[in-house]
Parts: sequence; structure tokens; C-alpha cells
Amino acid sequence: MTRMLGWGMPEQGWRKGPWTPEEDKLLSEYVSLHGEGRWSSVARSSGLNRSGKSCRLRWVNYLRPGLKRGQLTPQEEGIIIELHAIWGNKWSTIAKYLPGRTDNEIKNYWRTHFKKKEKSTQKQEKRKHQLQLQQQQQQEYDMKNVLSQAAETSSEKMSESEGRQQMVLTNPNSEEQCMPVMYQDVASWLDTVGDDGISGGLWNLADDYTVAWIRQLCATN
DNA sequence: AAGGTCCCCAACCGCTTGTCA
DNA sequence: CTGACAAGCGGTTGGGGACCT
Repeated sequence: MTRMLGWGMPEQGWRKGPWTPEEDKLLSEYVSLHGEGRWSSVARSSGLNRSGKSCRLRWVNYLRPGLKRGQLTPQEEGIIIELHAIWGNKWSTIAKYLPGRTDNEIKNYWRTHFKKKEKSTQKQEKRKHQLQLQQQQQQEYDMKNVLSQAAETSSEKMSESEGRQQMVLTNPNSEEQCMPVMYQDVASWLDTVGDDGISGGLWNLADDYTVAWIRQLCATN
């Protein structure tokens, strides 16, 4: 069965995979003679056994004159960060502000350089959550010990001075009702740990230029 | 040295949008 | 208005090289 693809040509027969130098030459010559556009006729007339889609992609991302090759500059990286904050994954829109760079290139760059940072941030969040749980469990455990001791001496009320932990005993046999009213602020504790421990990872991964740019962005926002 | 893992990037795929008869 | 086709876009995949164990 012959399946039709988006560009109105049969799937059978089109070459796929990496382009050869000969194919590049054919495509470049054809486009320089006839101009960009009408990609399906490029596919038919140029002698290339490639779909129009494939021809367009190859031209736009690789053969088009004026394309920059190689690593993005810190300035370009900064522009990407800033524009992505505005437009999200509108790669072609972002690409318009980076002459010589393609949407595909920017998209790939974002995925490899910033997604991993996002991933590491997620790991940090997970770690933080686990620590919170551990902290909570430890406090509950401590609390049970305190309660069991307290239950021995008193079954009424126990309160400590202001600004410190406070708890209310209603029924020593019911765990739920014995939950403390006030706990130490776990988040504030995590904040103190976070500077050189938990949240340090993101900035270790980010290069200086990125950090500088993000700081600059934060300062302007 | 060899096998495994990670990273980068070219290319493909499917969906959406624009244009025209 | 509608359907067909062309073109564009963003997400995803897969190959190959670099790096690690």
C-alpha cells in the first residue's frame, strides 16, 4: 500500500538518511538557478530522489548561504534565554533574531544545554522534597518519644515558652490528635542548607556566561 | 583495550497554517 | 465555503563521536 505523505507525493522511492556531497551540490545548483520555494518541484526536477520536505530542510538548515557554523556565542546564548522566556518554544521566531542560525540549531542547543539544567533542578526539587519528608518523619518520631515521656508525667497540657515548639496533648492514645501545633520552619532550614549544598548544583552546571546573563535578566526584571 | 554511556546534531515525522481554485 | 496541496513548525529519533569506567 502506498501511503501519501504531507507533501502530496508517494512515500515509496524517496531516499532517506544523510545527504551526500553530490546531493548537496545538485540541490544548491538547482536553488541558485530557480530560487527557493516550490520544493516539491525541486524534488521532481533537480534529479534528487528526495522529498520536497527533505530538500527544504536540507537547504534551510545546512546549504543556505550565510549560515553560521559552530558554537553559539555567549551573546547568542543570552538572546536565546531572553527570547525563550518571552515566546517559549517558538524556535523559528527566536531564530529570526539570530542571523545565520536556524530554528533547528537553536532547538537542539536549548535541549542539550538548558534541558539538562532543568533536569538537574528537578532532581534538586526531588531531593529537597525527600529531605523535607525525612525531616518531618524525624520530627514525628522525636515527637512520639516526647509524647510518650510526657504521657508518663502528665495527660493534660504541655506548652513551652513563646517562639519555641508548642504542642497540645488531647489524647495520648491517638497519634493524629497528638500532632504538634507548631513545628520548626523546615523551609527556612533548607534555605540555609541550600546555598552550598542542595541548590548549588544548578550553578555548578551553568557556565559563567549563562550565569551572568541570567543575573542580568533578573536584575532587569 | 573494550564496552557502556553521554552528548551533539542532522534528519524525519506528524501536525498546523497558508494559499488557491 | 471547501478541499487539495504546498510550506512551515515543533517534537522526536537515531547515528556517530567523545568521554568514562
